[in-house]
Parts: sequence; structure tokens; C-alpha cells
Amino acid sequence: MPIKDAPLAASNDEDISLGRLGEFVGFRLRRIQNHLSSEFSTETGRYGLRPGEFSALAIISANPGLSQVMLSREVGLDKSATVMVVDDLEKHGFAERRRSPVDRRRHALYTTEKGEAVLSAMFDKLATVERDVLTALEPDDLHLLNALLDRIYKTAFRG
Amino acid sequence: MPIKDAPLAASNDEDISLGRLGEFVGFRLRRIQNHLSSEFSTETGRYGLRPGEFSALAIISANPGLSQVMLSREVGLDKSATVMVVDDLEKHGFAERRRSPVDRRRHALYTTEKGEAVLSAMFDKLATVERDVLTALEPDDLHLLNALLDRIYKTAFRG
DNA sequence: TATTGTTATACTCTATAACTATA
DNA sequence: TATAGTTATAGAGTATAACAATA
Repeated sequence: MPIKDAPLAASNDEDISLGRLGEFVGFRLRRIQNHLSSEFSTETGRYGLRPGEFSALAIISANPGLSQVMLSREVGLDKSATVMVVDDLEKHGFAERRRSPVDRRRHALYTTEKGEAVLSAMFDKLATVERDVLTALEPDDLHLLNALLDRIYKTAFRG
Repeated sequence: MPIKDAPLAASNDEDISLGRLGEFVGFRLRRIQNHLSSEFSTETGRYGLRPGEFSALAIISANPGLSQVMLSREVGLDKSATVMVVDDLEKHGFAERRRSPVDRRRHALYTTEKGEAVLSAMFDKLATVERDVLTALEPDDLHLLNALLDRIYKTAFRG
């Protein structure tokens, strides 16, 4: 009776157990988000952007004229990191800084036409990527999932 | 009629809009997971571990004797990065390498008693952290959320 | 004094490539 | 030849601290 190749408790992939780790929502979130973000990264990379820069561009687009500190808070970066993000967006011609007329310390941020076009194309592409990942869920389930996630976010981090 | 301080479209926090970004599940996942992982990081740090090392220790505990490449795949790291993770776990006395008796290239990984004790304490603490974050959800909702996330993971990344 | 944006810098995390020892 | 583990190294990504301009 030959013992194939698996004399140890966990020698092949199927055997891997999560133990108590499987009890954590945080673990499940990270697992899915890791995969999603690596696919996102591939797509945004086609336009020369990193995922964080895409998010920043999207926030600027949705909030024309916002300042860099506001952008920083929204994307969860330090303001110094945001400087480089905006530098890069300007270098690509996707966004621009204008001096705020009311507070000359501030830069008011705006997207360019080119930035809007690229953003639109990326949104479409990313929606496709996400749809492929979420095939397991019917539209109703998807709404439910979003509602649950929003409730967590609002209660725990905004409430 | 004084115009307080907000002459621009998005000058104070409440005004910030997500635009199409709000359509993406990936965005919601990342937002929550960012917060959770920074709180996790604080807690695991009390024991001298980074979140990735905690996960690795948990996986070793649940799969005694597994090899470093198996661990790598499970935690989503390159095998070279795993070397350093295991080095650190050994340094803390939380885990140990033993030569695999069946394949002398392999290291069979095991937790120590000390490692198990610390792991248990961390699990308890992290469960508390997570419970605080998830107060918005009733137990039923929580189960639902986990089920949805598992379905996504299995279908998209394992199926 | 406090805030906005900036620079310089350092640190963490992770991947790549080249190596060794085994298989 | 291929795989497990290791080392050295380099590249992201991000934070901290100090600074200039402005409020």
C-alpha cells in the first residue's frame, strides 16, 4: 500500500486549513480584495496609472476644485504622498492644479478632457473586471453585499 | 449674506462625492479593509508581529508540518518573502523549522507552545476588534456577509 | 499660530534573479 | 531537470519631519 507523497498533515493544497483565521471577516475581505486589486492594477497600468492614482483621478473628477488635503483624506494617504500622485496625474495630462482664488495656499484640482476620457474608459474596463469576479452573485445579492459593506463603513468609521 | 468658507464645489468634508467609484465593490472592500488592517496591525504589533506574520503563524498552527512553499501560496507571498516571515517567527520563539523526514529539501513548520499561547491571545483580541467594527451587523447579517464573500472567493478564484 | 503644499528621507513590504541542496 | 529554501537586491508605496507661503 504505497503512501503517495503526503506523509505530513498538510502536504497538498486541498488539505490546507484556515483554522480560526476562517472566523474573521477581515481575512475574507483581504483575500478577495487582494485578487481584485491585482487585476485592477493590471488594467490601470495600461494607462500608465497605479490603482491609487486612478482612485485619486476619480475623486477629483467627482469633486472638481477640491484641495490636496481633502483628496488625501478621501483616498487615505498622507498629504506628502498626494503631492506625488498629483504630480503624476499632471505629467500624464489627466489632471491639473489651479491656484484657489479664495485661499492662495490651496491648489484646486481639476481633471482635463483627456483625463475624463481615460477615466471613462478605465471605469468601463474595471466594471467588466469586477463583473467577472462577481459572477457568483445575482444582482439582488450584489445589492445586499453593498448595503452590508456600507453599513459597516458608516457605523464603524463615520458614525 | 456671508459665504462662509466654501466657495468651491467640494470644500468641506461632507461634500466629498465618490462618483462612479461608489459603484465598485472593490472600493468598498478596500475602504473597510484598510481600517480593519490598521487596527489589526496595532494589536499584532503588541506581540512583535506584523499582520502577515500573524496570518502565517495561524496557518502553521492549523496545518502543522506544512512546507514553506505551501505557506507561501496560502498567505499570497513569494517564497523568498516567506523565508523572512518564518525567520522572524523563529526569532520570537513562536514557530520552528524541522527537516522533513520524507523530502530533505523541505522544512516542516510547527508552532511552539509559546506560539500557540500568543496566537490564542491574539485571536481573542482580534475577535474583539472585529466585533467592534461590525457592531452594525446583527449575527444573521454577519453570516450572510460571510456567505456572500465565500461565494465570491470560491467561484472567482477557486472554481 | 495653524494650515497647504512641498521636499527629502527612511522604512516597510514584496518581487526578481541567482544560487545550493536535494529530488 | 525540477523543486525547496535561501540570499541579495531593487522597486513600490507610504509615512515622518522640516520648511515656505499663506491664512
